[in-house]
Amino acid sequence: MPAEPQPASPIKDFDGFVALLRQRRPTLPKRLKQVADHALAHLDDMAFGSTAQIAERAGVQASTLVRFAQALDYSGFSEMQEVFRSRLRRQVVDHRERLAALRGTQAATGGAVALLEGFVHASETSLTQVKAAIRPADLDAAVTLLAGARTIVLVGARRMFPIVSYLAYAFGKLGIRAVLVDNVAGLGPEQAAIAGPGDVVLAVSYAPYAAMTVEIAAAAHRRGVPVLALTDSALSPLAENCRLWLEVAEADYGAFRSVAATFAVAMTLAVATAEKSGLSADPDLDR
Amino acid sequence: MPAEPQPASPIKDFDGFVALLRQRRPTLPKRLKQVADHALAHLDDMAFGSTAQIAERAGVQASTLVRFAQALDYSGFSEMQEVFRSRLRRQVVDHRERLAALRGTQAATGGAVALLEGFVHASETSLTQVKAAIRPADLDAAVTLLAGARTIVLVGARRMFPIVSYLAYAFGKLGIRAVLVDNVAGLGPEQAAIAGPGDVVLAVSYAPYAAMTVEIAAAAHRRGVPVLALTDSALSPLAENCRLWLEVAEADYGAFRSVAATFAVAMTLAVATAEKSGLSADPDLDR
DNA sequence: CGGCGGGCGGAATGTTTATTCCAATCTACG
DNA sequence: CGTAGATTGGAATAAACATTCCGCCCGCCG
Repeated sequence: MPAEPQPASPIKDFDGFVALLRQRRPTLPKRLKQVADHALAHLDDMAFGSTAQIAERAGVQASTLVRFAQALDYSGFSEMQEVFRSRLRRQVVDHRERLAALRGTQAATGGAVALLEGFVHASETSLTQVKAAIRPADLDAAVTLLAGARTIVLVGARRMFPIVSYLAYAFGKLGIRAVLVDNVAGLGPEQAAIAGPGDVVLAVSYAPYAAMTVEIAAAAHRRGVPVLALTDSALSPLAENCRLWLEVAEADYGAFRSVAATFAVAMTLAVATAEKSGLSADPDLDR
Repeated sequence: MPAEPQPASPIKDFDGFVALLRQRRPTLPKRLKQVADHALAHLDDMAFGSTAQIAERAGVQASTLVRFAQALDYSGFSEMQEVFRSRLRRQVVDHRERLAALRGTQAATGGAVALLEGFVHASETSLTQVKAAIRPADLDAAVTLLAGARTIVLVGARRMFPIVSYLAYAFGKLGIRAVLVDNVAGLGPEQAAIAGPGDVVLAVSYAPYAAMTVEIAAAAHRRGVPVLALTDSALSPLAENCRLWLEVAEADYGAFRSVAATFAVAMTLAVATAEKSGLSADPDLDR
């Protein structure tokens, strides 16, 4: 063979890798076949292990692993391992890579389109994640809580005010009693004070947590009002002062974080609550 | 140090780790808190990254990561990283099980998860469309228009109020003069009347078009104030009364329409305008 | 039967890794 | 305002790492 059979085709996605492996396996020498079989049978070993560990478990030499990767057109073991890792990663990787790529195109296009792609991609990432991360039991518990409320009091400020103002709109359309704490005239705490034990406070806040939201939620929780929180991590001050909380992770692009996943969850809560309450929505209420 | 403060309790499961972190966080020094926040926000970074990579992304020194792990009773970074990795290992198996479990619970739970998937899907569709449908030249023209404005007046009502309230937040953070027409006390038209020829009115409305938004936009247009519209079709009343309009198509699920694409466009406008104006954003303004 | 070449194991290599250490800096309290 | 302790950044270090290299082995064809 005078020239390289494969000049350069380092397959990045896992499915493509499996396909390539199936195709090449027959022509592979004994030890390399052995590695191939081990790889497909121990996927996360391949993702997390080092050459030494994997080699021992597969019953081969560490150098064989490198040869295996190179036989599949990768530059080395590490590059191949990335395929196994990307499979486990929650899409955040290629978010980073794209971000870097975007920086390049930005200059040429004037930047606005590149920014749009960045925000779109951050939103897509967030949506993918929320599907996997939401625990159905928690979601159902949240809906049950809301459906049992006499009045739902909506609290959110700054970045999250859009979410609660949307919820106020949606609940209104769906015929569910909800009041929006909009903090007009600085009366936020007073607006929220109408919440009693038969009501539910729905508080939304992500880092950095708006003081007003945290205080109102904490006060309600202290008074024995059920508080349902939408927040971004277990460390959130909201998570400590509530009856139940839903965790929604949003991806960010540049200095701005997506709100797509939070909106999807908010819409779900609104509609599911309406269904549970047995109220039928105005048929063409949102067109 | 004569005796270990903690004899040995290296927490192995991820949920336990989060709980521990939540408990210890208040007593942690600044940099370690920073690591804690980054860790929870970038879980797979923690699982796959090396100390050098993670440290850079978290804005700390590699040694700080080791100290962080040790502050949480691990022998070092590597031991702690195993927690993040084991979580992903589980997830692989989990994923199949969960999917099967979902199918089962769906009927029983009344379908909250199914609703979520529906809304997520509608959002994803909208995002895909907007990437293809937006014309870069229009987007750039919109940014140029906004960047030249003395003050940006934001108009949107009902379903679109979340968009403009978000824009008010974003522009504020970016140091761009913008006022939100929130129609408090029914003063919407008066609030919008401050807009003069050097300003720009940014109006957002989708069918069925809110009367207030349409009227304010038309009035401004008549007065010679540049109006930039975000709307859903060429037939929109907004499209007739403006200097420039961007078309954004949103998919709907059930009676509710996604807002994901509109949000992505709104964020783009905000950041691109800031960049064009030559103002640098507060580096960690939205975290 | 003998030589040739791909395949392989294992040591050698240079790089990257986690970790430790110490000096500089900051913080809090007197 | 000053000092003791905690906190931090950054260089130093040693272990682990992926990778390369070399020589041996084994099977195939002449």
